[in-house]
Amino acid sequence: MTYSVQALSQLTGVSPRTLRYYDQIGLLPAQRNPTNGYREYPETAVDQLQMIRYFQTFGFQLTAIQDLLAQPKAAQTAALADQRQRLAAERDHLTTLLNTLDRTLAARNGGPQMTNAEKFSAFKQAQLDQNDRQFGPEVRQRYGAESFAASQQKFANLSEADYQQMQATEQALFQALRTVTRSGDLASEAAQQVFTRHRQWLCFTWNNYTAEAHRGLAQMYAADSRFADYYNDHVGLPDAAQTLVAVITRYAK
Amino acid sequence: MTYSVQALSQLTGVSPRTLRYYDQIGLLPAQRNPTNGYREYPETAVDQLQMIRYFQTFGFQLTAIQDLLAQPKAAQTAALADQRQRLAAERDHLTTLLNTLDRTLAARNGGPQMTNAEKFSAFKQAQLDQNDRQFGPEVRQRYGAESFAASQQKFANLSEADYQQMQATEQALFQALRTVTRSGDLASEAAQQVFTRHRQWLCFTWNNYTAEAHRGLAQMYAADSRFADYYNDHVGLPDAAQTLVAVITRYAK
DNA sequence: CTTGACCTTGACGTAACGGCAACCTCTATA
DNA sequence: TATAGAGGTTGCCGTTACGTCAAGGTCAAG
Repeated sequence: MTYSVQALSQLTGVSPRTLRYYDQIGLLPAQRNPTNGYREYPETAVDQLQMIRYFQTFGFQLTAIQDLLAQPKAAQTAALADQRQRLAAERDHLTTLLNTLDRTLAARNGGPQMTNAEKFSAFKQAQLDQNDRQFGPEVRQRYGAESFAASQQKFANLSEADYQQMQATEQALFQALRTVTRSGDLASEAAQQVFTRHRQWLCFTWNNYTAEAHRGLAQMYAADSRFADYYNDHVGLPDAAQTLVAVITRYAK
Repeated sequence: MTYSVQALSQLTGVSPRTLRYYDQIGLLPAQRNPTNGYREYPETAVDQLQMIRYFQTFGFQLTAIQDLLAQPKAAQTAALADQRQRLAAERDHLTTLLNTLDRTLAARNGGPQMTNAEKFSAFKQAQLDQNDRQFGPEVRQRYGAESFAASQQKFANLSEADYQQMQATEQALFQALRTVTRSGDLASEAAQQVFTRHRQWLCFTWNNYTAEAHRGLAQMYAADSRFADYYNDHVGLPDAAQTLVAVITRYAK
């Protein structure tokens, strides 16, 4: 007994178009009826289809499945274990995405009455979220890929309490920076405060702080106007960012 | 000041090809230098690109992003909340996938010395994994989509202990079925045992058992030779499946 | 003989670009 | 001033795993 395309389709739930496609790419070749050229599938095709769809549920590509089916079971098991890693990584990625999304939504749902805090939080959120694409390549090149990944990871794992503390630290930074920007005294105690708070703030997401990296970050601050806008806005003074860069450059040694 | 394609590319890490594509589809249109036709981006393009990539990290399609950018913030927030649902569903799907993969791997790594148990477990696993594609449409049609989804869900959430119990129940079923198949006595106590064990086994994954559904399943057993092979193999008698169908048909009322 | 169901191949469309080719423009240098 | 090299342009093909026609051949039934 052989199955026609439609018969096999109805038996397995796989569309005729898909069966023709699998035939075409050699994944599930069909025999041909010599008189009319119709495709004919032996009963074994049902099980082969099962295997194909089975591997497909785990996210294998069809070319990979084609190879897998020809391999011994040990190799198949190894490939499954391999795929497990990828799926787990994907899930972890989704989890961190959900975390940042939740924070973003929380900030947005703070509502329009707390526009300042909202802007603040959402912007910082956006900065950090886009940190990778924005400065990822540069930071990776300068300080190594692992440290950057670790930083992102550390941020993703911040608890709500940590996050609140991080915000409080930044507020203290703004306060001190306001004083220094007004006075212009880089040797003052307030200037030391600025440096200390900024380092403290960084260490919420950096896990191996170095003065060199801190100076490098200041360079990046100086080079990108959006950082300047951010600090000038939140401190409320037009030279705040410039002052911050000067302070970091002076104390990070 | 305007940016050339490459300047914007280096500033944002987005490839020139991608920028041209975004221009082409109208997502991030560029102005043109009238003398040479070169693309020119105003500084605001940087922030627009940031927003685009920001939404992209959350899995929005470019067409959706194009719509979103034109909408007020409340609508954007709603869309983000909506996307959260989808991402969460995707993660949950990955989690159940990982669970089944782990079980499959555990069975496969049981090694070749326990070939029988391995075959047993892996096959049942495969049956259940492919349950959806194989009988999903039919079962959904007969018993409703929700009950089928719930069944799949229930299986995915089985603990390791439940799973062991489920296996033990099936072994007991095989034992009783062996007796009944040999004697052929559908009125015997062993036959009652077969029915009870099979119902019990089903209830590991069904959460609203009905006799009608049970009889329907028996019909499906009778119609598909792979079920017959499965039971005949594991009971070790050529008429085991047939006997099982007869028992179910008799007692499920 | 016709009708309708089934089969065939072939071609186009999908999302978001990557990569290449052919050709044009600008700038710096020998 | 000729030229090399960097950077710009458009356009086309390829990617995945099929869905969706379209044009035409085959088969069983009335």
